[in-house]
Amino acid sequence: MKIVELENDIEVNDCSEDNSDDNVVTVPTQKGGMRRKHHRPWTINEVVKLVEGVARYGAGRWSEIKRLAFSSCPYRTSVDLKDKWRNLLKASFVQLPAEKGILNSRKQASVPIPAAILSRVRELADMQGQIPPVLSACKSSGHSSSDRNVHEARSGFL
DNA sequence: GTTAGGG
DNA sequence: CCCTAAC
Repeated sequence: MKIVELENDIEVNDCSEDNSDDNVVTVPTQKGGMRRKHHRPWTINEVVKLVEGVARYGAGRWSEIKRLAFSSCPYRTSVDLKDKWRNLLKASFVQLPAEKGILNSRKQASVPIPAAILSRVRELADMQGQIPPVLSACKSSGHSSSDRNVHEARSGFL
């Protein structure tokens, strides 16, 4: 038997794993302007760093996160970080309560954001107060068990 | 330049 | 991702 374990390196690089090639396609719009379309698919590593940065400094401090976690990334400005964070929030609110019996065709396309990351995002959003008042009201009166997430792996920030 | 919101 | 507005 051959024990050939595939070292699925999930982007072991930091953020410089991105190709140095600039994927910029200039498409002229009808309104009067050249729209520069970049194509920079956020990888898991990027998402993790973003979440870690928010967990360390807080949501809204994209400038600091960009200076520390994304210091080697000339692109990815404050706008990009905020955009990704919003996208993560949406995914963490619709993919967390599911993940049980959805259509799983054996394999996803290169893993679209693991639930592990989404769990961190949801907890962070709860801390930073980015949870919408909706969806949280799914409790039926009569549950004295204060079941809190067990993700409290923080030494104690804030 | 950054944050925040919308397309 | 890109653009706009306000700070």
